[in-house]
Amino acid sequence: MKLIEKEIIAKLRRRGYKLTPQRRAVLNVIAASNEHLTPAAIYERGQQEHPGIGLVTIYRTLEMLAELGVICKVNTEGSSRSYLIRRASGHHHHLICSGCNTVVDFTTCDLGELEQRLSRKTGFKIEGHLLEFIGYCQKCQKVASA
Amino acid sequence: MKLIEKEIIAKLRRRGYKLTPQRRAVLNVIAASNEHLTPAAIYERGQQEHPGIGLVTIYRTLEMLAELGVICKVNTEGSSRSYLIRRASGHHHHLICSGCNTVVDFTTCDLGELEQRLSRKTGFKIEGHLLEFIGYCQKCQKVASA
DNA sequence: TGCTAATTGAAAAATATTTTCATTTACCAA
DNA sequence: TTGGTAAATGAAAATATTTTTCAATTAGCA
Repeated sequence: MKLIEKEIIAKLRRRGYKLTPQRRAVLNVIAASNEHLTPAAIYERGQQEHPGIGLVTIYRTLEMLAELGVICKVNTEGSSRSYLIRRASGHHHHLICSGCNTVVDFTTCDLGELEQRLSRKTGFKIEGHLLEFIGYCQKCQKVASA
Repeated sequence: MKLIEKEIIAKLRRRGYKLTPQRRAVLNVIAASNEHLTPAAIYERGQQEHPGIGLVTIYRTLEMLAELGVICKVNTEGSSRSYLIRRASGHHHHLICSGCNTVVDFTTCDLGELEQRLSRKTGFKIEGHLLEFIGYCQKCQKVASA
């Protein structure tokens, strides 16, 4: 098992949550993916990890993991929300293609100064941010011009 | 009628859309608000502008206005999507309070350089962005510490 | 090993959104 | 100004997503 999963499991225990095979399955699915996953997608992949797992359990586990800060709830375009493992806490940076909905992550950003300025001005205690650039990926640019 | 609305109406016409009183009502409601509005909220306010307007029409009109780029679809926390008039095209900047869901807009940002760098690196043609800071507003900080 | 509270899955309920279709209406052409 | 016509509307039904309820099961401690 990877270190990240060990840490997460310790976190669950500390909060008094039980470690069920269903929760393990959800965790595995999420940790194995770099993309946003909808509850339905997690349900589907979860069947491989733990056949018979219920969609309700997926919803409940996702809510719990989000509350623990282990995963991040992303309000995406499309008919349902998505969830994503939280790798660097509090930051989410995506490039989203309007054509095919591809999501590309990037890591560099330099919002510290802006964050401080806003915090001073508004009194907000800022804990994280989401930065999304919207556009068209190379493939979709070609399709559009064809 | 304000200039902004005139422009929007001209845009509709150019695309061959008819200008119905229902569409006018939705437009008025959205243009009059600085906040994100859910379809349900727009429906409610729309009743004052055009009694009897159907929720279906709200959904259809919102979809059309978003397609025209007149309004912006925002995938918010909460059970339904929200819509917002698009004032400065392609930019959206919010401060969102995790406690009470207050949304504060801000205008300054300096992402041009990052945008160019990403565009070069990934081949994306970037058309807009969404920057959200998540935190706690002053009021909710007080409540939490009380 | 047995107890107990937490967790699960199925079904039902609640919400949100989309589709279908008959009726109405905006707007162009005459 | 007045039809004609395609687009738009509203009601109802269908679909999709999320939450709630509840009886049965189970993880983890004593």
